[in-house]
Formats: sequence, structure tokens, C-alpha cells
Amino acid sequence: MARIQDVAKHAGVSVASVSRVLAGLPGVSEPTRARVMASVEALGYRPDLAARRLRSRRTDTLGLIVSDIRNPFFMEVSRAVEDMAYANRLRVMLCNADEDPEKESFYLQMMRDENVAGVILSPTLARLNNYRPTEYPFPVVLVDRCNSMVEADAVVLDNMDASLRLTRHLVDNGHRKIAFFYGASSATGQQRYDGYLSALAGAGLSPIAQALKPTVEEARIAARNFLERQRPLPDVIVASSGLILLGLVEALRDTGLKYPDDIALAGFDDMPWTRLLTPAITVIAQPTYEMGRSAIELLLARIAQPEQVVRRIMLRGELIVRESSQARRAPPSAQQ
Amino acid sequence: MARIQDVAKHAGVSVASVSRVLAGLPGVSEPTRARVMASVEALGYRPDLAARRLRSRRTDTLGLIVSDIRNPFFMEVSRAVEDMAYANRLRVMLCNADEDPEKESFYLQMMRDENVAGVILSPTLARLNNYRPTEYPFPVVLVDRCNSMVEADAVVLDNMDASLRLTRHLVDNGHRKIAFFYGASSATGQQRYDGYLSALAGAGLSPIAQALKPTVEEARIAARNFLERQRPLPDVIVASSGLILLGLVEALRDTGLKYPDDIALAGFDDMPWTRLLTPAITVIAQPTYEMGRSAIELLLARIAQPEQVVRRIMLRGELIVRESSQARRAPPSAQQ
DNA sequence: ACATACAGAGTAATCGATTACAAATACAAC
DNA sequence: GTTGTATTTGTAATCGATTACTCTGTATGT
Repeated sequence: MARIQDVAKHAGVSVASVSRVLAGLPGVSEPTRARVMASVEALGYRPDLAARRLRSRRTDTLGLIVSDIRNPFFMEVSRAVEDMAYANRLRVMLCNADEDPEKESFYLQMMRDENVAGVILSPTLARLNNYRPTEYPFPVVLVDRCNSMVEADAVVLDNMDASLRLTRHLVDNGHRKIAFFYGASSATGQQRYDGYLSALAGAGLSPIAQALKPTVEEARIAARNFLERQRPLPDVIVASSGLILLGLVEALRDTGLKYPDDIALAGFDDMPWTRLLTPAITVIAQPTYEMGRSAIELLLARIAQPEQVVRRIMLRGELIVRESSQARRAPPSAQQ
Repeated sequence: MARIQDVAKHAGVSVASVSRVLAGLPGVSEPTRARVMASVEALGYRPDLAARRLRSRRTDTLGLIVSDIRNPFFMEVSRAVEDMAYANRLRVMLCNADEDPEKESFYLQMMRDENVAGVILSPTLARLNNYRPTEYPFPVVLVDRCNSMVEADAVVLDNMDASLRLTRHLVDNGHRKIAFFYGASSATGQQRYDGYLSALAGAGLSPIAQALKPTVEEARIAARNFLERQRPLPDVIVASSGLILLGLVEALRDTGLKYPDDIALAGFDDMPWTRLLTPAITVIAQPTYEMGRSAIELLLARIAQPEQVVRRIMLRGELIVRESSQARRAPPSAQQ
């Protein structure tokens, strides 16, 4: 492996000149620059990142800590971040905290150790609830999960609004007994729950809620129990996330209930299968790619300007109405 | 930030002793070890990774270069690798080459620059076809994609066998005109095509094949054209990957054709939606998690023993028969 | 008592870059 | 020709760890 010394010798200049050329700094004459570049090429020189980072105290690396990599939502967000990072010649360390505060802490510690330039984080509820920005030696942008208490750059969906619109749509379609299955371990689930409550209150209806861990299996089990025990059945069940929605669909399958006739269905996240199922499923689609892109933009801006004012980007979810949310043919509680 | 010097001073020992304690090397007395640990604790000392890596010429980091992170298959593989890495206190740099040889080269170069301990790679066809193990300064384990020419550690599905069994199942069910949509840009697609051909040859049938780029959109467009133009329609279409299968289902939806009555369906990869659709879809399920786990095991073994003999792990796909592959009620070309 | 071995601890070289500072050179103005 | 200024280049310190090597002091065997 050629070192900067070798390049300097080969080009007949000092290491400082080589370093300056490679860093693109001014104060190098054109002939020198050309000779250095030729030598770099000739020797196939590649700077040693460890040495560079040690001396310069910089790493062109970002951290991305998502709470569940299997969730297609985070998948899309990661992809957007990857794309942007690639375009900016930055490295990304992608970590999967798995909704586990301990793993999350481990990875945040790792980010410190790696001395990353910044982190994009979708925090667990525990962390968000006592979030102190000063705790981290690097800028952090929150993604997907944030609340109004927290003073931090963030990119989130307007969860309250989206959930409210989704629930109103159901009310408008004649549904009266509206159940809500939501992930209790994230701020997002909470906010969507609040939106649901708010819509119900507006319509004078009472809530039927079920908090659970936001995984397909948990949702499936909870929903199965619910569907078997709860009588009379509600008109419709709403899922606060794509994974929970999937669990619901599986539970319906398990119990032999048909939507939307036995019970209607709606949820968050437009996944490949939501429009393929028959009947297709009504959802709030999130602008996932846009969220990832915005997050990294906020982060890069913050890195460039550490003292900039805190910015929060709130994006609007798109309500996609499909067959699953139709009211029963002869709804007992609806007038229509 | 406390440095090792500060710890040494605080504990009243030399930096060498601190380093030895932290590395868990022998030759340190118990009292010294205890004092050092106490000082590390007291100062909240964390070793500087850049310095450590520069001096030791080691990075506890692995690279994982997948060809398409949106493909649920690679998603699961990544998760397995992540899990294992977390358990071994290793870092993973996850990169998405996006089926693009240029991006793949970029990331491999990045792995060199990062001086990673090893790489898990699902190579593009171009790279695999003139793969030279010696080209890389780190051990590489191939995952998902390999062929018998290549002398490299690898974890793959027995694609030929799986595809053969899937096709035979179709033949056994009375299908005669069997179309195959496959990804032309990966070794995997090729091998599955070969398995298909082999099964057809065994049954004295002739192939109807369609090579394409392995994305949902490409498959959807190609399938739509195919379904509109091709007459008579084949009895069944097989997709060589989950993404292509998804595109096929969408194309059927687009053209209003019903499976399995108008045309039957089967494919690779058991995704969340394959069993949820009605009719559910017959697939070869891959042991994805197991593949990721095996890949990292191979890699760690190779790192520990560089001169070990090359190993290839070939896993068996599981045929999951569902309704989508049933023959037509009154099949014109089947006897049954 | 003396040589030998060995465990424990310390000193200082080293990894390969960046960068502060000094030195050299070029060029313009007087 | 001298001086001053700007530009280009070089020298050497530095980042913070690891590790080769040296130096103790104690134990063991004869």
C-alpha cells in the first residue's frame, strides 16, 4: 500500500503538497498539482482513512438508527438516506434498534465511538420522552417520531391530522363502532391514537382501543383474541401502522371473517400488498422517500450550520380510499 | 474527551498497562487491572477508534453489499447479518448496490478504503462472471449469487433444484404451456431458468421464456405486454423472484385476468402477501435468515483462518403449494 | 549465594495522515 | 537595488492509540 510519503517522493514534492492537492486546497501551483495527480494515479494511492480521521478529527460518516428495519416504511426511508449519502460521497452506518432501548443505546454509543458527523434517529418512546439534545456530541435529526415537547430537528408525518382524516372518512362512510389497534411503544402510535380520539369526539362516538407492541405477530394474536371475544363486533378496525395492519389481515384470515362485510378495515402505510388484496385496503400513504430525503437534508444543513434554528418538517399523509373501508351493505348502526 | 494518557495518569500507571487491560491481554496484576478499570469508569474513557485502527491496522467492521435493499429477501438477509454482528460486537456497513455494477465497484472500493475485515456480497452478474478472489484485500463471502466456476466461499439456494421442483409441480398438476419470467442480470435468475428448462426437457415440453430486469416495474410492464399479445395464453407463468412475482400479480390485475382460472401463477420468495392474496400464491420459500446467518459464519471463520479450504453452503428451498398453481377446471391440454 | 526464568510495568517508536508554522520564491512598486 | 507582499513549498509537530523492547524485582533451582 502506497502512503502519502511515497506519492510525495514519486512526484518530487513534500507530503504537505500532496495533502493539499488531495484536499483541493488553494495555494498549489498548477504544475505541482498535475505532478501529484499523476503520481497518485501511477501508484494507485488511496489515503488511509484511519490516519486521516485521527488527525483531522472528522469522519465523513452518518449514522442512521431505525427502530425496525423490517418495516417497509423504514426500509424506504433508509433507501432515501442511502441515495442521498451516495450522492454526497458520505458513508452511512445503518443500525437496527429493533424497538429495544438497550440496542438503541448501544448504537448511539457506537456512533459516539465512531465519531460520526451526525445521526438520523427514529427514537423509542422511552428515549423521546426524556430527550436532551445536548446529550449527544453530534447533531441528531429525528425521523418518524417526535413530539412538540422536544426541541430537535425532525421530519415527521402529521400523524394527528392523518389519523383524524382517516377516522373521519370512516365516520362519513357510516361506521360508528370504530376500533383502533395501535403501537404503544412509539410516539407515532400515540399521536395517531390522539387523532383517532379527536375524530371520535367530534362525532360523539366512543373509542374502542387496543395498545400493543408494533409487530405483525403481536397484532395478529391480539386481533385474533379480540375478534373471537368481542361482541358485538365493531364496524371497523383501524391499524396505526403497516405491520399492525398486516397482523390484522392475518387474524381476519385466521378467524374466517370477511372484510368489509363482517368488519371493515383501514390503516397506515401503503404497502405492496394493500392494493393487491381483494378487497383492497384503505390506507394513509406516507411520503417515505421524501421523509428520508428531508431528514438527511436537515442533517447536512445542521452540520454545516450548528447554531441554526431548530427546524421541524411535517409532511401530510395521503388518504387512499379503497374497498376495505366500505360500510356493511345493511349497516345496523348507520342511517345511510 | 479523556485520552488513554489521562487514564494512565489517573490510575498511576503507564499507558501500556491501560492498553493491556483494555485489550484483555495477560501480564497485568489484579490490583493494576482494578485500578485501571476504576479510572476508566471514573473518567468515562472511550478509546479513540481512529487511533486504534491506525495503529493496530484492524477495524472490527464488516461490509455487506446487497444488490437491492428493497427486495424483502435481502432485507431478511441483512437482518440476520446485523443480528449476528451485534452479538459479536462487530460493526456492519450496509450498502445497496442497486444492481448497478458501478455502484457495486464504488462500494467495494469504499470497503478497501475502510479497511474492513471482510465483506458479504451478492454480486452482479458482470462481477461474478469474471470474479477473481485475489482482487480484494479482504475475505469475501458471496451470498445468494454464485456459480460453480467461482472459487469462493458462498451461501446460496440450490436454485436449479428448487426451480426444477417448482416446475415439476406445475407439470404434475397438468400444466403444459409454462412461461418463465426471470431476472437476466443475476446468476440466480439464470440458474432458476436452467432448472426450469431441465424440468421442461424431462417432460418433453418447450419453454416460453422472458428475460427482464429484476424490478417490480419492469416485470409489470413486460407481463402486461405479454398477457395482452401472447395468444394462446400459457397455462401458467413462473416468476424467478419475489419482485418479479409482484409485478406479475399487478399485471394480472391490470389486464383483468384471474388466476388460476385464466392463467395460473407460481414463483420464488414467500413474502407477506403471497399467502394473503386470494387465491394464495404457490412459491419456493427461501431460508433467508439462515442464509444471512451462514454467510457471516463463513466470513468469520475465513477471517480467523485465511487459508482454510473454500466452502460453499447450498440450502434447499421449500415448495409451498397454494391455490395459484392449480390447473384450470377444464384444462384443454391436460389429461387429468 | 548465584544464575535463570519470568511476570509485571514502563519507555518510546510507530501507524499515516493533516496542518501550523517557517522558509523560499516570485513579483510589483518605489 | 531594495523592500514589501503574495504565493508556493517544505519541515516538523500532532492526532491517540498499540506494541516492540527494556528494565525491574521476585521466585526457583542448584
